[in-house]
Amino acid sequence: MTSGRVTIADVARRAGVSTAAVSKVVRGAYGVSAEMQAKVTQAIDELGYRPHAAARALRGRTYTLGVMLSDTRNPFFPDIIEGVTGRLADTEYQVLLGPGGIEPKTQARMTDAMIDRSMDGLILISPVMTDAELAAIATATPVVVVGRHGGAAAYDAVVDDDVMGAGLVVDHLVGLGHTRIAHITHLERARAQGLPHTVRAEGYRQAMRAHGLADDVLATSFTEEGGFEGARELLARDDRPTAIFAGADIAALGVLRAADEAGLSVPEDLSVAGYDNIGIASLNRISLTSVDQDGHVIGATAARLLVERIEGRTRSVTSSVSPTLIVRGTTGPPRP
Amino acid sequence: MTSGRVTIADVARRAGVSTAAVSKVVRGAYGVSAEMQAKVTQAIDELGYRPHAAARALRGRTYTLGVMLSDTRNPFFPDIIEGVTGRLADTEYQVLLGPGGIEPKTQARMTDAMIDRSMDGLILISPVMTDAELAAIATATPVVVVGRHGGAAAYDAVVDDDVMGAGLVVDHLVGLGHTRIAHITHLERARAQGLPHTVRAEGYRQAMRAHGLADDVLATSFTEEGGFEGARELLARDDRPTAIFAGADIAALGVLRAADEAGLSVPEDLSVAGYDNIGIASLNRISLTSVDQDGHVIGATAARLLVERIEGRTRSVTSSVSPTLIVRGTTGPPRP
DNA sequence: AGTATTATGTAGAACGTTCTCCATTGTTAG
DNA sequence: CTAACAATGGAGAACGTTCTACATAATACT
Repeated sequence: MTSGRVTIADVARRAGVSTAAVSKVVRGAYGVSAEMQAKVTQAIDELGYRPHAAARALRGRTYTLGVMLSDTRNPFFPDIIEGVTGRLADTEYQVLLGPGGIEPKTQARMTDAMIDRSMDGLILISPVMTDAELAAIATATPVVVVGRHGGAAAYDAVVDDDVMGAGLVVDHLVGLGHTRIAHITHLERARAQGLPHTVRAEGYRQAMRAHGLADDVLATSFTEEGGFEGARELLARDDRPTAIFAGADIAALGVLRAADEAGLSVPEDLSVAGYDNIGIASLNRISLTSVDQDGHVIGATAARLLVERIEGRTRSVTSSVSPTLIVRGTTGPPRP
Repeated sequence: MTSGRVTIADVARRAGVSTAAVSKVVRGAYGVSAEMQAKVTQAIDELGYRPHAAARALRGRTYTLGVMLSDTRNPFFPDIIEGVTGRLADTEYQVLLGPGGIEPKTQARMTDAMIDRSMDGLILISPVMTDAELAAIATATPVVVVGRHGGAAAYDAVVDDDVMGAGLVVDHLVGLGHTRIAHITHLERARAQGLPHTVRAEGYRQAMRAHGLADDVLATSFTEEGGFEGARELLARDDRPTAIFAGADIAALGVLRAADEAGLSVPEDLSVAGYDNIGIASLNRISLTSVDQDGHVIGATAARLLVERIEGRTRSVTSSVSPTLIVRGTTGPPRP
């Protein structure tokens, strides 16, 4: 009474049954008569009982799924999260997000913390860690990795088909008549493999080769500033590219600024394309051609796979989501 | 061994002491010799022991703080979250975010879930619920409310001084020579009181009155579409305003689109100002004059207040953060 | 009618911590 | 030299669930 918390024992007393019986009803377990069901449900309603997650955790499930966010600022996380929560809305599961930061160390600390809080499963979004670390986490709890290609032995994965996405952009630009198409990518981090930027760059190279064109990749970073610096360097060249494909929209915004400052009009003097189709890409003042990943589908798929795994699937699954190209105002035919 | 989890008993066995002693060392409690300290610490390191949060929760603290997000899509949450996590980085506390959604019902479900998971305290960001509901939550666990003015009996509050912020905008516009300044606000929700948009609108009215000007408030919603619709209506009038102050940047973006579509140049034909200073406001193609809230400070303050309360403060505190005006390219003198 | 089977309810032992007593030392005061 | 006290370590009872075993009651099968 002092603690204020209603426990299963209170319910049992009220209904005149054992705590074990109440537990059965709460869990919807086998071996409960209709009468028992009614009595207990009534007592639960009257007292406003809610199971104590920590106590549950000590025995079995905690009905909590964790989503580790590698960068809270990434503008297309909200879609993924909405996809995850939407999919789980009718279930008993609750979703909690863990801000993991950009550093491998803080991400590791966060995943540890989530495991320590005995979450039933984890969705890791673009985690920056070695395959060994990932595998270690996957032995401790069910895991679905989002946005990382390759090695999915112990865990499931949901990836955007970044090779295809990059190909869509290149095909589109070539179709418009461009031949000098540069790509801005993110500086490789030593520890992580199969991250989207690598795969996008590779997809770009493949597509250029397929069209018999020379590739031109510049590595800066996926920030506004990174896009700006990269574009400035590219635009200073003698035979400057007529189109720049940035591996992320945020970098494409920097490219647009560089074009504006150089007095180049878009898309007449320079076509620009991005990747991710973040919300602002559709603003009329930006109107950025971009590759859309459908975060909803990605999030919903990740949630589905995770629940499947929690409920017993052992075979590992990788789901690839096809992106689409959204053509807007920043791409057009090159000046003749 | 089968579960893989290292428990306090394993550590105790390894160090040749009791579990109670290990617990003392882990918690840094009183009554531990230097020798004991060393033995146990070594055993912990060797075994890689980490305390099990759920088990802790059953007795005392869980060292978890929850942040309920009312809208994941709100672009200035990342700053607040960074402020919170930054402040807590050197402590034992972990931060988990709960996507509460926009609906009062889902928000209530999320806060309940956080309480059930026995978090040590909660930060609620712009919660949409009645004062009674808030008070109920505050009796169950320490609470800090962010972005809601008024009634802070049982909990602490961190607010942006929205009256001041609105005043800054009006003063700036009047200083440029504007007299017909309209304000776009969010449609009032019945259940919640003291939400920022209400206070901003009130601050706008006060400031206009102080300058001897007639106010002109239009209520749509804080979305791009809401800003667009509102501006279209305002711009269709005979004596259309020369400046529009939107209560949120996201709505200001819609205002810009309406201006573009109406063939009005900004700021010559129409000045536009927003509120929140979201990241894209600084993009050269947007360059939106806006009020900056310094989410870092807000988040850090909220974290500090929450920890203080958890550690014993009972007197309730409200902290008001002063905003600053960031003047950019969307505001200028009206055409004579 | 007697036995096998199924359905329903309960006891009680975990789960991994924390924390309040106690018990044992060693130290200081008188 | 004894009494009082501080310092240290340990026993064991919580905390609120789940779940295995078991007891009982009801039903089905010879």
